[in-house]
Amino acid sequence: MVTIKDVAKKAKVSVSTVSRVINNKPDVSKKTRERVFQVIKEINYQPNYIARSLVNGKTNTVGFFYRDITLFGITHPFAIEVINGIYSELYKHNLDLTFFIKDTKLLNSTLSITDVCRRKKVDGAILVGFREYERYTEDIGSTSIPIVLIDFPIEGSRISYVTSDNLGGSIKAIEHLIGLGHKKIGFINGGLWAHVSRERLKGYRQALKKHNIAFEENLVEETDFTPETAENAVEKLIHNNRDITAFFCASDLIAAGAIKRLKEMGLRIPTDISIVGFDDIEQSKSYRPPLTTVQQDKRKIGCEAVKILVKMINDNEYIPQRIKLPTKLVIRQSTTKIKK
Amino acid sequence: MVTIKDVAKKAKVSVSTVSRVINNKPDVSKKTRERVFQVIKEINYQPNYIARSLVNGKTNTVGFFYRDITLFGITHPFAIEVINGIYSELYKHNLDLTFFIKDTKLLNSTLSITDVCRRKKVDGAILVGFREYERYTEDIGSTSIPIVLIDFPIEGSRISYVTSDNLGGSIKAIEHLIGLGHKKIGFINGGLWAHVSRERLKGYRQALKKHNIAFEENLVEETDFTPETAENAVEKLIHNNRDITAFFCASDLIAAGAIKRLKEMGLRIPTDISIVGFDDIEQSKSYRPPLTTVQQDKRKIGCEAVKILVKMINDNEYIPQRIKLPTKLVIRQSTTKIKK
DNA sequence: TTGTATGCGTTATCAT
DNA sequence: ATGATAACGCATACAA
Repeated sequence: MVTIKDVAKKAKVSVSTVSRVINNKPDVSKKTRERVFQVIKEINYQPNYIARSLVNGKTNTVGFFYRDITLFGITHPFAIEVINGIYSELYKHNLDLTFFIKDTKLLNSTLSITDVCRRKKVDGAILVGFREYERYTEDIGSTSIPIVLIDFPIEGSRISYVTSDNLGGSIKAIEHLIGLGHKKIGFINGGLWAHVSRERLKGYRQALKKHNIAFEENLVEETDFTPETAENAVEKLIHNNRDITAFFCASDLIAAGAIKRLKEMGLRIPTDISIVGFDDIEQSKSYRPPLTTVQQDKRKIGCEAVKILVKMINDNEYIPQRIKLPTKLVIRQSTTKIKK
Repeated sequence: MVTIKDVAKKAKVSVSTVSRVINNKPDVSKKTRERVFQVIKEINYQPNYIARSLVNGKTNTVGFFYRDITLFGITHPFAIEVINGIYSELYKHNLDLTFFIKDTKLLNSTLSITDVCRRKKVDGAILVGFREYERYTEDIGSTSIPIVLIDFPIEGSRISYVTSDNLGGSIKAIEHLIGLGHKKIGFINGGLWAHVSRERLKGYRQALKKHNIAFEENLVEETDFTPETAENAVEKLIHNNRDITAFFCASDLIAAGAIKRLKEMGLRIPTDISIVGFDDIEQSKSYRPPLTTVQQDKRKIGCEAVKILVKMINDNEYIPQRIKLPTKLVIRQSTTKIKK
């Protein structure tokens, strides 16, 4: 390995001078600077970032922790978009991204996320897909390494939190449906372990209440966010409530499952049943029919997370943020006025 | 920061003893071992991997380099699947993954990929989306850090190469079409800068030749793999060759663009025009009509890349591999017998 | 402007 | 079985 010593020797200067040159310090004569650069090029020296990190305590690396429920890796369009947002922003700050995927196989690991952060010495971390109460995150509140949580809230002096306005988004969805004359609105939610699910449920209830529609327990089903579980949920809801005219689905993937099963049951969308999704993933445009859905700015979630994280990294006193990004109802063809 | 010294002090042993304990070395008495572990737990010590890496020269990290053409990040389904394959395998070997995305904005950077690898001291690297001849990769042949290339071949004593059998896949696609009676088969290729495109073109030509169909220059168009450019390509081909009855598309995304435009032009698929894609991305099942396509095992590409990389990392003498994974024709509803 | 010396946290070598 | 010490490659405080 070619080190700074080799450069120093060949350029006939001290190691510290070389260090000054590669770090663009001012106090070095033009002549030696050029000579050093010349040697660097000649022997193709590349500074060892590991050694550098050990000295200055920074790795210029951000850890990305993903809670993989599916065991298939990062497949959910939401997560992929968020990651791309994260990356595009990280890029501007010249930070690297290291992936740490936690899944159930790892449950025997005794390491919490903060443990991993401390070991690997990442400058900060972004978490996606975790829950408030689980071993990975149980000690997270006291982290000294800055962390940004996406879509689930934990308090801490070094923890920020970015999410969408899930409550408001749900209200928009339900009011859209109510505006079209729907009163019996089924709700196919994600798992209640997810904070977003609880928020969306809250929105569903609030909207109904505002319009004087009674909340009915048996109009709501939980899923694990996959199309597969959604299929069963929608069938169950239909069976128990023959007069349902619309469904609000807590994600587009859930909507995909619901649509599939409804079609199999001979129901037409939106003629017989209106459907609203959540997320506005790329594919939902191409659903048959194209999906009316609540749009989240997934990329922006990633960008904002990084922006905040960078501020936290650079300023120990930076006050943690709790950010709710606005959502927007995108009306396509899966919803229509109720049949008389 | 709590270091090994703190543990040593509190446990009243030397630093070396602590080191032995945390590395599970045998030569330490059960008693002290337990005492040390006790202290470690008490003060929540986590070993500093950076320091460790500096000593033993290994980071347990693999670099992932992605050539982003779109500037939208990693959005291509092919790449996403490959990454998930990479990850699932890396996981077994307890290696971390660090992302380095190169795009055109970075073209002013003077750093090649091997430079970055040497700086960051990754144990190995996997490259996706690059070309044989560009500055990022121009010095790659002489890398001492093991590298696995996906989908483009460069020789080197520390370079392996994983790809699909693109040539064979194309032949299967074309022969399927020929078997259905098609003779005028348009080919919407990706960019010829990509090795896979050249292979697929080769397959197209070979298959035609084998069946005594003359190759026609103006039946072939290049795209940049996006649906958008594919739309124009397909229109141009149709305009110049009214008698085309089928298209072979070098990717499913290209097929998506082609289908879209053909429909807009009033052509029915497969009644008027048959379409074969390449890749078999998840969505192609849901195309209208579901796409007949050449399936690549994208996840396996990622897995194999890692397996080989790990071997290269652990054995300096390991002979680089050139692997071609088999492809498979998946027949769905976008192809049919030619109209009389 | 340049060089010397020290330390970052760890592992490994050599003693004891 | 345990401890002292050097070394990894670099940045930096201090000296010159």
